[in-house]
Amino acid sequence: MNLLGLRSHNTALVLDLLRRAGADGISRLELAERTGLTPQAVSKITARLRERGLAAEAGRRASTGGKPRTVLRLVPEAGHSVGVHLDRDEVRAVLTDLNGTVVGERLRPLDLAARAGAEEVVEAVAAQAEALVGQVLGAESPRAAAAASLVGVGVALPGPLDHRGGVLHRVTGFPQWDGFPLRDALGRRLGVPVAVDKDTNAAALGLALTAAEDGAGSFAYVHLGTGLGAGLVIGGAVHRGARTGAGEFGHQVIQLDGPPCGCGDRGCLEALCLAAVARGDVGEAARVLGVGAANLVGLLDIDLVLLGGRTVAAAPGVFAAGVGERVAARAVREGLPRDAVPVRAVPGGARTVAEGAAQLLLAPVFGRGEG
Amino acid sequence: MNLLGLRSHNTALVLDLLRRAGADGISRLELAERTGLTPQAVSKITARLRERGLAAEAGRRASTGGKPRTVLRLVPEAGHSVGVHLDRDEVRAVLTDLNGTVVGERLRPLDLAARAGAEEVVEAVAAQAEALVGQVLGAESPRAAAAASLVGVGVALPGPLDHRGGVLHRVTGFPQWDGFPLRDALGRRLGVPVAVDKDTNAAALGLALTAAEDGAGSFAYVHLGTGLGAGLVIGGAVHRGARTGAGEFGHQVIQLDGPPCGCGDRGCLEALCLAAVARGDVGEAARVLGVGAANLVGLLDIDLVLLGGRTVAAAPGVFAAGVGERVAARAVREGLPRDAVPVRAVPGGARTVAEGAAQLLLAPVFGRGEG
DNA sequence: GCACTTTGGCAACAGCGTTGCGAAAGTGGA
DNA sequence: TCCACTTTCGCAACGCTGTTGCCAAAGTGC
Repeated sequence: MNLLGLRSHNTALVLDLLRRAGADGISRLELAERTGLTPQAVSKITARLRERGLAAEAGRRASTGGKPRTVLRLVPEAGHSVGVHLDRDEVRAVLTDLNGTVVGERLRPLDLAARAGAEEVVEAVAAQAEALVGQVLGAESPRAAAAASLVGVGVALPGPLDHRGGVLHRVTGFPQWDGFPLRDALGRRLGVPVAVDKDTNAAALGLALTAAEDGAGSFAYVHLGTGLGAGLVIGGAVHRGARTGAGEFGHQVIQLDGPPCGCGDRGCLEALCLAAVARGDVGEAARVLGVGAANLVGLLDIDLVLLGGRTVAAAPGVFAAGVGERVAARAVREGLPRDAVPVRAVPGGARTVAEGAAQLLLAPVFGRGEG
Repeated sequence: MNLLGLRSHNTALVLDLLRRAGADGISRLELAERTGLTPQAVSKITARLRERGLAAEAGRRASTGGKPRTVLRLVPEAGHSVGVHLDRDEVRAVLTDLNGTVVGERLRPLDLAARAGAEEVVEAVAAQAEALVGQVLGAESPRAAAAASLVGVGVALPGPLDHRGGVLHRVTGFPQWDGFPLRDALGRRLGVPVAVDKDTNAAALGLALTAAEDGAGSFAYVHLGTGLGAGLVIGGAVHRGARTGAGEFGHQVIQLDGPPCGCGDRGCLEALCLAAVARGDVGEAARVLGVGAANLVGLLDIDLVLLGGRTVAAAPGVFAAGVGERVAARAVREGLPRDAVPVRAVPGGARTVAEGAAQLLLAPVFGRGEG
């Protein structure tokens, strides 16, 4: 780490506090206390941010006996990011500002299974992003928009894939994509930075920066839709593991020598859970999911469990209660209060993953993730 | 982060590379390449380290056409650390140098269950540490030794406890310790920095800095003795979770509605595994353990699984093979080579935890952990 | 109106890593 | 044996970081 690194580290620290303060804003002195820097250093940093248009003064606090504190606020329109959710039957693209607030959206059906070439998908995603940028930002190309305020494009899709290299592996159902360098191909086509990640990781990242804000540095996002997966956030950053394979929650074995699963193993959580759903026994599905969630909570000692996905959205109360019961029981056995690890269904909905994908590019700006 | 923080960060980076180079040493230019700093910055940093006695020049490399590179080496004797393993029936204390090499050891039986007061245990540990320091370093008290080279004292014991605050909770079998501030009490008594952690975490930390050195940034240490637990190392640092509860591996449920466990739940890994051991069916114990390990590998996408503890030490081959089989099968299902995640039994033995406890104080010096 | 408190910018400063340059210490060919 | 060349590595000057000392600005309360 050199001086440039130190500078961008501290700048990101300040930006993150500004972002979390939201519309309320935050004063310079409070920034100094929270970052551990001196007020003078904060003044210098915020002066640079104001010059770049990323921050602005926004009113004053009430005086406490002296000069009142000036409130600083993040200028959300100073930066934008595109998030693309590549789902099995549709492509959803959103444009967000620096706060992660969606300011534009496009949805088009796309039967990925019917399409052979990865290049065609690249083209479809690129066209989607270009249209969105043109429509909302009024720029003709992402390249032109980048000069203004576009930070980049994030793409989320079902795994497995390599986040670091931006290369797809044997994406379930699309063996022809194995080894395709999506990040570089799309980056060349659009001329802006591109990041690629698993759908569950993107969703977890999005939630880490919004829903799970308060106090929860570590949580798990459990996604139950046509499949079962999880995104893990540890210490504010997404944990992806050595091969972006972390969060393989669906094939956790919770019944020794249980019923066979499509993966080749037996007693997998996904198989048990989906079978219960198919039977219409949502309560049992929630109970089974709760066992897996309790295992996860115990292993990682996380603060919060968030549930999402189409199947959960169909009966959020049942799942939150069923899973919550198992997690609470575990907490009690450990000598903790019942509500030590809350379990909640995510209200969001179909847009959760796309919003998180946009955050793939925004997170590094605020010092979250590998940026 | 301020300039002082930057300085100690880079110093720790250099120290860590020196430590990992071991007796071979490492040249200034190589340090510059590995840290990303300029050669000149490395020269300044190493000059300070040499002045403090932490590093020394040790010979030269062969010339490649110009002035040969000067090899630098960590001076292990420049610092020492005491590691204490508070086991159910004995207290083991070791004194290590900066490399983590054991240079002194003391073992005394101590029936913790028979002793009522936590203060008595503090006194026993303190006496043990003082004797060890006097014996090896020739100092009359840790306070005097600290002035010379003693970094501090690390204590490892079965959980649950709070690592951050150094406070014990309901340590299994010793309810009278609940809420006892071991770190502060021992710190006052000895006059040197003290760290407290779970035995499995300490062992994992020790292995992270020695055995698992090469390439493995993330691994799990699974400990099977009278109980079953795990220590998780993620990105080179021990993952403890919000309440130092991470690594609760023994009560992962892997058999839905299985046999009851002492914890109050059913189908826990520990219950199944210990029952198999009690029956003499080591193969089955290894298979069951393998299911849990494979779950863990899938969830966190780690690089390596290490097995330890008395029960494993009794049949290391059987356990390594049995667990390895399940982990390899999972790797193959994921499309990875069979040996993508190696499983090994730790050769160490009874001293593993005590050595790791000593590293609790050394790790921050090398930028590992919260230091 | 005045004393006091608190905020926050200007200027000088110490200390970080970086750059420019030269001495030291080798190799290899004449 | 000498000399050109390569490579290492420290000294000095430098740019930039966050810090400190100081003071103007902007409030409150008597």
